[in-house]
Amino acid sequence: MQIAKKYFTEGLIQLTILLSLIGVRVDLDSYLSGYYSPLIEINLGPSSAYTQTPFHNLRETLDGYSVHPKCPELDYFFASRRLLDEVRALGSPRFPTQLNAWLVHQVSATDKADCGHPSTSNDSTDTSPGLESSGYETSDDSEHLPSGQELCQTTPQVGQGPCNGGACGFLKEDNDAKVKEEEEPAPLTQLAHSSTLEQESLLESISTLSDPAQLPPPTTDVDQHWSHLLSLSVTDLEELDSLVTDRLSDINTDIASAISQDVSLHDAMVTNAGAFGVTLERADTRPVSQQQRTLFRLESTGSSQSNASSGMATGLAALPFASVCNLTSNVSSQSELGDCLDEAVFDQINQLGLEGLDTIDSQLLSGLESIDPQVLEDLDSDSGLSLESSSGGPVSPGSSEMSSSSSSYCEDECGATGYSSEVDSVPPKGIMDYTTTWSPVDLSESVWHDHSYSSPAFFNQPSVTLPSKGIKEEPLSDDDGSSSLEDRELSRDELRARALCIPFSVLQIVNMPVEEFLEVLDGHGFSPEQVTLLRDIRRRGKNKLAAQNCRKRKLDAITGLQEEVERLQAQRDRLLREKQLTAKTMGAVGQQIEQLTRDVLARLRDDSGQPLNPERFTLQCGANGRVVVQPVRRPAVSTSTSNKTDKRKKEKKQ
DNA sequence: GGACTGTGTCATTCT
DNA sequence: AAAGAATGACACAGT
Repeated sequence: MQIAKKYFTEGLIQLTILLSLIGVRVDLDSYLSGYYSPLIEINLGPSSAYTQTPFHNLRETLDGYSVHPKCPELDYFFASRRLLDEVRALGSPRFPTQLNAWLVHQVSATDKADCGHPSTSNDSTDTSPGLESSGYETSDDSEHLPSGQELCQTTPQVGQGPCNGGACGFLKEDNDAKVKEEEEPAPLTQLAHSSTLEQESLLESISTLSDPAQLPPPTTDVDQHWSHLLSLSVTDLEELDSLVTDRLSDINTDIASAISQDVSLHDAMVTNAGAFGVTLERADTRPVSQQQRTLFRLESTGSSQSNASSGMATGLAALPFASVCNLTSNVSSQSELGDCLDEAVFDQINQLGLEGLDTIDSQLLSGLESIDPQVLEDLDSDSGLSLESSSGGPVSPGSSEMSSSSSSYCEDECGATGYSSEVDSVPPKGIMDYTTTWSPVDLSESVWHDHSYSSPAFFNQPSVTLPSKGIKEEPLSDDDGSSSLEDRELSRDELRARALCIPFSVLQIVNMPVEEFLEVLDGHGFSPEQVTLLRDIRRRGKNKLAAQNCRKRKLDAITGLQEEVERLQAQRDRLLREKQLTAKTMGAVGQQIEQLTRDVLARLRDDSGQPLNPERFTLQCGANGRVVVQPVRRPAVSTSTSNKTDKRKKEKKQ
């Protein structure tokens, strides 16, 4: 259900973006709550490399999902809002005033019922002017346009000629528009979703209409031009009107249908649209459908892929590459999937690498059986906290086995001989050349790869002479070449542990369970100084892991933000292009309307038989697509209106 | 020699 | 209350 909600929300955002392009603002903040499920992405994301513990301390919740407050995936949630703000900041294209008037009118069902005129022909001459005029007088337009009502009674009908005085307005082909509405249930949706291709086609059709060369003589069939234009634009705009009002009121329930009509998204969406509902219902039981849905969402949004990139990586990792490619139908999606695949493949490679390390460890185990214990003692004396190559991660599965492995330590006074049963490091060179005997230990439980033993010369050095306790606070001396070389390779904590004859390695101290650690502190008769050192070693080791984890998480966050910036920039460019195209389209429509208005008015006659002055009259398209001749509003009226508006604004400011 | 980077450590906060 | 995770800040070493 959350996934479905997530999809709907993305569709809602798209709808809002498109509505914003036509100047309608929709506040989706309430719909964005519970948008993403970052917990899933956290678990699947790259941030889990150094994860030492489960995300049990994910503090904040977002609609039931636990979210770490500093989790980079949380930014996607805010990115959605930021995207909406950016779109709103783009503003709306400024259309001609007449078009704005068309946009705000709404066709109600009752209007359609009341105005269901028996007009069956596109030829306006076949209709009864008187019947139409009466309909105009009682329509909603009459309420909004009282002046038009008066004029309506005296203006002749188009095509009737001057002799038909008393005809009101002219008839628009209601049936034609209705047929188009029935046959094309969502032309407006196509316009509203402002697909580039669709807008281009629309623009081409409009350009064809507006082209004077291709325009038929106005005397022949002006009505057909109007019908063509109105069927093209008025129907669409009326549906847009209804979309703006109805869909916003019922957007929770109708958003699914609105999205399903989004034929401008991608072809792949069409192929998947039929199964969309099915996949939503079976999301929990059909992983393949879930993957398809994820892919579907990726393609439908076209820009939100990074939101689900983490999930995509894991989800698609299980898919054969060919099948993944078959599911994609455009280049952009393939590129996006390629990124996801890269990430998934990279994760698999990492796993293979870790498995390979396991293999190496097993090989090393057999090879180390002949190594001198003294050498191994030196080996384990490193901090050994390098985590990157640990086969089991920072929290090794064998951490609970530390006690058993540590049982072989010698509680001699110096404690240096064989107190460690673990191999802290995999020396990069030379270690396999050792042929000296070495007592077998349980290496499989605690194999630690420490890269600090990088110098082969170290293995040629005699065993370290443990310094006195005072070394804990003494700086490392470079006077003694051999010891200083080794000291540089050893961690300070390891040296301190040796100095205090602590029979545990740093790794053991750090990784053993806290209960076991407390038992060690209590059961071995350590001095207070040793206890303090043990606690410090454990604390520093834990903190070291935490620091590495934190740094990696920070890098992941930076990477995610960079990708988000690139994605948003690309989306911004795309939206700006669509905005420009929409403005261009609407401008062409406005010019065409002006031209047709002039043609119509030139053929209308007033009571005295004189042609109407286009400067004094204009055509207004009311509800149901009816066109009314209306006198041009005086500038003084508009000025007064603007003054009133300004006064209201001033009052509000005060 | 200075800038940059990676790492360890400490202090602090929070769970 | 203790352990530990998370993180900023600092120091240090290496490049």
